[in-house]
Amino acid sequence: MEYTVQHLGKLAGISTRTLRYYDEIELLMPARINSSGYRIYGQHEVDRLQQILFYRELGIPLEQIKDIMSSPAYDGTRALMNHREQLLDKRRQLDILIANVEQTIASNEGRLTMTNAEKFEGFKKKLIDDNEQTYGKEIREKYGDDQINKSNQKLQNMTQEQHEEVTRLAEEIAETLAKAFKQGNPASELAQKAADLHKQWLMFYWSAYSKEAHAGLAQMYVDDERFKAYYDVNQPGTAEFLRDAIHIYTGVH
Amino acid sequence: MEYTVQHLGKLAGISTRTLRYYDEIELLMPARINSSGYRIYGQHEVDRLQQILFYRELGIPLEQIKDIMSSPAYDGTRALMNHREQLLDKRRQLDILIANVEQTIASNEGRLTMTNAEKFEGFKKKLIDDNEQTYGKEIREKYGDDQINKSNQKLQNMTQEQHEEVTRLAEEIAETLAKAFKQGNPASELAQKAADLHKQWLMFYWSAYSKEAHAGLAQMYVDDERFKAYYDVNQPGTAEFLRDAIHIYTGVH
DNA sequence: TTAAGGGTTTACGTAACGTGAATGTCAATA
DNA sequence: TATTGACATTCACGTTACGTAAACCCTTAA
Repeated sequence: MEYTVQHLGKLAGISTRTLRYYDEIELLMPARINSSGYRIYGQHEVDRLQQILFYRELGIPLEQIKDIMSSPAYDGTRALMNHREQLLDKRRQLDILIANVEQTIASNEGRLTMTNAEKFEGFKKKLIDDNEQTYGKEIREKYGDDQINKSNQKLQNMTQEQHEEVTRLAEEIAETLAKAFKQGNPASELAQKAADLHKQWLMFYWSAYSKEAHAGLAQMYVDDERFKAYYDVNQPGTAEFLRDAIHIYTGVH
Repeated sequence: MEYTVQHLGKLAGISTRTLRYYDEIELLMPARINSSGYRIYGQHEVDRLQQILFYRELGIPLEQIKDIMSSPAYDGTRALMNHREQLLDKRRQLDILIANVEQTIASNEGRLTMTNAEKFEGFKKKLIDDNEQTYGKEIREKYGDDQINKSNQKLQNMTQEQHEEVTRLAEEIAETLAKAFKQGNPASELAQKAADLHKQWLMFYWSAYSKEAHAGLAQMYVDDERFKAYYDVNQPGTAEFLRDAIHIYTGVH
């Protein structure tokens, strides 16, 4: 596949100016220039652009992105796992901000009072993050693994194997569910397998299992925005689909 | 309370330069200038700054923020509810990006293949959002209420009263929990009241109640990042505190 | 009185493009 | 064949939201 500026721009959702600018600063150069002087991009450039946009999304300056990606130590997959961590951080920060907004609304309505410090809660966190991003770059490059470990330690009131198992289960659920969803039938064998895996996953958290509670939780997945967003990420409607599958699985409606 | 540039900057996590700039563009002017020419900010300015930062977080240009806030139709609380919606949008978009990163990692490992279009999934959404933000501003100003309604319709497989009740309960839980947390004792009357409210809240989602399931869910609140983030927003440790309170309440450990 | 640590204005620098202007190329059509 | 419209190109200046430095003033503790 070969792309002109316009094609690649459309594909990635950016302007042609941006592509020319990235060429100018030597962040992303076309694979070749054709006889009329047009920029022609290939598969390699498409992949590189994706990575660049990931970094950009994190607010990293283009100059730094260039450094990072041209470093001999650059490891695409590890970098992506780093992205993932940082995106999760961002989401946590967003959650704080959302809570702050909600508190502010409540405070406006006189239902509670906030101190001035509390009013800026979510914003400051971001400051700290940004600082860390600016100054702690090399540190993170080096100790990235440690950080991931630290983050996962939250779950270490489980044993190591339990944690591995529960993570694996969660992945398997997601996979199975996605396949089943494409078939479209919550009563299908695959969908019922997903429901069963979900039960197994639950058993790590619940000391006792009841069909009613399981079915109720499935309904909650649809009603509660936090869950719905999580399950609907890839295909909207997945939360409902999982609920239906579980309702069939448990026989409770 | 009166603040100099430095004080307010520290409070809000922004630079003094930023405050002077906001004064220059007449976005946020000090309450008064003292005899030495210093900028002095008061409570009103603190609140206004908070609102400005909310908007800024959404990527709205300062010039537009000025317009919005100086509009005679400007309603602080309604604006905040709009913020909230947009932050939730942002979080959904983040979730898509995170899913994209995870897919890309999987694709790198050869576990699945992605089309070039899929590689830019999360980014494009943002483009659309940004467009909407730029061009759909007045529309949103006018139809903001509708939008909020639409979002709430997700929950309308409940009846109207049920929905009101469940929302009220969730708020009461948050309030009670916050107070109880400050006292520090999960066995206290207040903490037990929070646990009881939580049970009532659950009953809207579960068709059957069991102490074990309730206690298990409480543990999940600690183990699952999504929940932990939600409950720990105001004070870290709240998720654990709620778990302990529910464990005492149910008598299950 | 002197130094430290605040405050002030003025003014130029920067990042990541947006937005023309002037011009060349290509495919389809009058 | 000539023209038109939608592409492409290279300058080059404009913009936003500040950072940063220079030159200077005010207050307080040593």
